[in-house]
Amino acid sequence: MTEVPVDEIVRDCLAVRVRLIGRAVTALYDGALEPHGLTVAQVNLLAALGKVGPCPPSKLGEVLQLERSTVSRNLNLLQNRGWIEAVASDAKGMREVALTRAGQTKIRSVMPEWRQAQRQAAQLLGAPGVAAVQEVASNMGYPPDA
Amino acid sequence: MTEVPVDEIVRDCLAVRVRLIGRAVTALYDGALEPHGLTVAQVNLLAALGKVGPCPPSKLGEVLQLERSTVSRNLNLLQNRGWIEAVASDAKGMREVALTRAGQTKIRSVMPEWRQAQRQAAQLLGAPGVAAVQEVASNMGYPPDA
DNA sequence: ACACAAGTGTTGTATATACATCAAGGGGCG
DNA sequence: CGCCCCTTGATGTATATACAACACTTGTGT
Repeated sequence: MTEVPVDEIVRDCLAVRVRLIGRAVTALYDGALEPHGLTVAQVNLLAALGKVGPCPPSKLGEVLQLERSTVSRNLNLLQNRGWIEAVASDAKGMREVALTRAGQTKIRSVMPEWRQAQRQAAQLLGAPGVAAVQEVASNMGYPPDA
Repeated sequence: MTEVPVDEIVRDCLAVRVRLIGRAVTALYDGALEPHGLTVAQVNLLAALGKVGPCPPSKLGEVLQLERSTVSRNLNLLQNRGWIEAVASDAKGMREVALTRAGQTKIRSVMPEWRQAQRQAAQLLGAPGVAAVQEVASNMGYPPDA
């Protein structure tokens, strides 16, 4: 085999590795959160909303660096399940969203499983990996103020 | 605000950070590869296939740690575009796949853009980040022999 | 040979995500 | 006031991904 370009990609590609690690970490959290009927993407959207307080969807996209359309669809899921509500809207949709009482309670209820997944993820990444992840994310502006 | 559980998640969550970094890195490669009509997921599937040689789809799932169904659908895309072919199949589908001539040529053609994205990703991650990514992936068994 | 278990590919369904497009709103300017 | 542009939310389309269910293959044991 040993076709040169293919070897270079397999040997060095950062994307395949970052994506592999992302899938594994996501699976850790999603597995732990599964009894709650929430995914880690959903928990983080709820947490961002809880942190910044009632705001337009665009603000959440800014904070999490997600596309408008992604935020729109993920918010719909959470709204359908009653974890968030539109506190202002018009013909074109939600203008401002907020956690519901149920949503706040829900986040509190998932914390034990979230912490368990967080510990497993830290173990998977190792201390240098955890430090690097925090550092790179911080350089990318997450969290917003850090 | 400062609802305690929400603060803990925003402050510490490894998942939101790993996923954020994954989206950014993926966007770097996908943007660079876009003129070729390939995504980084597709390039890495082609590269894995080129590396291991003709093999059943399950082998690719093992190497890339992807679910069977994910491999199945991604292979279909590549087959429709002529980059891979089924060299053995039965009533239930592809039993063995291989790069086509066109697929081999294609991979060679994307290398300049792949290298450009690789440099940008290395810059985004920083030297410690790159080292951590390589180390963690290696501990997870990627690449298969390393 | 036969029956059953294990493995594998596909397909249905669901979420996460992005880009392009459309429609509605809001501001500024003549 | 009326018009244009920019922002923004939604929706169509596409890829990436996983889990569950189904179907076929294969291997194993008796």
